[in-house]
Amino acid sequence: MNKKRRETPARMSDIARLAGVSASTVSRALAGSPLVAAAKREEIRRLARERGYVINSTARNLRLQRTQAISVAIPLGHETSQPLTDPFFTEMLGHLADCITQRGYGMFLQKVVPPMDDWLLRLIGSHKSDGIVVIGQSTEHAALEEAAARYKPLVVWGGHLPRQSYCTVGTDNVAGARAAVEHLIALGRRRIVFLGDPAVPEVGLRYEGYRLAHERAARQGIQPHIVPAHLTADTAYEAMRAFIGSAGSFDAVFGATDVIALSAVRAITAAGMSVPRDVAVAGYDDISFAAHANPPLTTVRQDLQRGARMLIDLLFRRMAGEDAPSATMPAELILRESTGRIDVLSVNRP
Amino acid sequence: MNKKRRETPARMSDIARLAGVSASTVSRALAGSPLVAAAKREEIRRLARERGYVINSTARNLRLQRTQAISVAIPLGHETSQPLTDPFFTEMLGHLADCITQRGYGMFLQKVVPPMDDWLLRLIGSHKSDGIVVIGQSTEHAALEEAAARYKPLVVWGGHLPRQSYCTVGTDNVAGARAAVEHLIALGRRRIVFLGDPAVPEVGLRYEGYRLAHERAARQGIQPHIVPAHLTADTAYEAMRAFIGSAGSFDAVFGATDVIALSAVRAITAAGMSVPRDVAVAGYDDISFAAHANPPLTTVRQDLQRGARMLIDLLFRRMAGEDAPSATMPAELILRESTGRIDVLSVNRP
DNA sequence: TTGAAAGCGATACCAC
DNA sequence: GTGGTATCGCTTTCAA
Repeated sequence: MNKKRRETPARMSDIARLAGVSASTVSRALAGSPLVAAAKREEIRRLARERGYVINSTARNLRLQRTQAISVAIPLGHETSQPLTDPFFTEMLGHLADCITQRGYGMFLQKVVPPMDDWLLRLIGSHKSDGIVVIGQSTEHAALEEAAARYKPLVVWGGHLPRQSYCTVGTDNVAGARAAVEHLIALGRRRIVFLGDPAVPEVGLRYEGYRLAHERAARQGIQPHIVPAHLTADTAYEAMRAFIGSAGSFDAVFGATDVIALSAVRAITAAGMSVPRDVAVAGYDDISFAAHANPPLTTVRQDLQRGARMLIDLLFRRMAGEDAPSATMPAELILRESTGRIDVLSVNRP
Repeated sequence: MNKKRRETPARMSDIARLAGVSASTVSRALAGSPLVAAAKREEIRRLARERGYVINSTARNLRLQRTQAISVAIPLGHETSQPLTDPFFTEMLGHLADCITQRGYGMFLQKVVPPMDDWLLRLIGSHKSDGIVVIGQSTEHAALEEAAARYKPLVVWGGHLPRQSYCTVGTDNVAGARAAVEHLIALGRRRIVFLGDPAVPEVGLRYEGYRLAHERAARQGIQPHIVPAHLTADTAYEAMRAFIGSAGSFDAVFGATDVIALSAVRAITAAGMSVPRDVAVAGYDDISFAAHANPPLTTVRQDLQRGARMLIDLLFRRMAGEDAPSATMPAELILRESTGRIDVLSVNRP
């Protein structure tokens, strides 16, 4: 059997030979160029389709100096554990995948774990993608600043910091957190623990909102109290557990994220206290699980679908050369039972 | 000011010029080749680092004929709606990202929506990645068969069908579903609705398990009954609602996935019935939300972390030329309150 | 040990 | 309209 097996052609020149034309013509035909005669164009396309030929995107990308792909990077500098299972990230990822796919681009997912030296500059320099979305500033504010100075097509989901030069999309963390904490105070809570790590920019802004709410309520003798906690469920649970064991009294917890707040609920319940009766708990994000938790979690809602759309919209404008600015979306306080029944609330108010 | 601004060098030849050597030498130095003198090697590397030079991966990939990337494709042929928010997918994605990153590969995410002509052959032909993971067979069994005949580095999360030639990883859908349904029968349920679309291979296998359980119980006068439902929460809710409105009696629902089962719970509750008192509900997947739903959902657990590890392990073996076989993992029935309280269960049993 | 040159597979300019 | 050729930026053989 030396009859050659019909392989799928690997190169454009193979198709060219089969069609009796040059590679240039095949390239033009496949690109739909009006330069090549209509009849010949259709024949070449048919041939390519029949033989299962597909343009090699690596070669094409090299030649065209673009990749039709967006990198989505998730820095996990703050995390002690590795796995990418945080529902906030996975939900955001889903929405981003939708937006990016819709524009005909590919999505290149990049988990960034310590040691994180130069990851962003390397990602940029590698030319793997035409633009970069970073989800969460994590510990990487400095790296983002440095990169943004020279690389435009970069957008970040996260907090908008003063004098920051990179482009962010996010909710109004200060206002959102403040509304949540003011709600707790209005409910009569007097010792509200902030659970989270303010070194992460978004969390820092939420802490600022927490602080502002306390400042306004200072005359009522309410003092802020922070319990440091990382962003993973396990570490947050542990931090809360340790705090319960060692500390004085408290009657409310504001978790920097829903994952943290829900971990706090677990720790509080495990210690024999009741949420919301003994301790009211509120979070931030409104991950889809928050509404179905037990008890349902009061939280500050971020519209991730809208956020993803904005990120990608700004990114494409930046890729087109425009100097698209940061955007802040309103945050919405969602009242649920973890801070007390809503109908009871009005009764309790002075 | 005609003093040239020090730009980050774009090409290897720039570094070569700066170092006073040829590009070949730079390439070798950066690759850590022992061929280049140690001192010179270090100097070149230092220079590259200082100037922020990064190897252009597109060019490198073209030359080396590999991409250091894995494509993860999610076919959504069965879905009526678009967004990639299904928790099963996003959880799986997170685990895959972990495994792929760990091996030093990039992850290329590909959502596949109708019309889906030739998507897999095109993905393969484009040479975007060195291997492909497909999550869920959806409607694409034929496409997978066709592709697998010529392309080895392909693995699929899904059901293992008879005489199938592509490599799958998944749980034992028949046994898992059967265990769940037998549990419902043992609880005394006599009219158990199967909610799902058996045209999707995994769902078909689960239906087979459902059918087998019924076959064994046929003498008790228990008849199977299927209600077609797509995989999204909204369509499943609607299907269940319509069925409740139009149909005769039923006292249990087996949902083909947790998303479907939880939608059924919503529809049943909205119709004024109680879960599990009036209707017992079980699902499949054990998505992380299942344990926290109200009531907590009895379901068949798939260990996605282990599944992702297996997928990637098999994929890399196939990329290395090995003909790695399919793998089936055991499924585990998790009893929770949506089928009745477990302590009550033993009491109720004959 | 180093450099010159070929080649990965496509696109686009420039002739014809 | 079509084909030849240079080029994108890198790696690797071959020769020195």
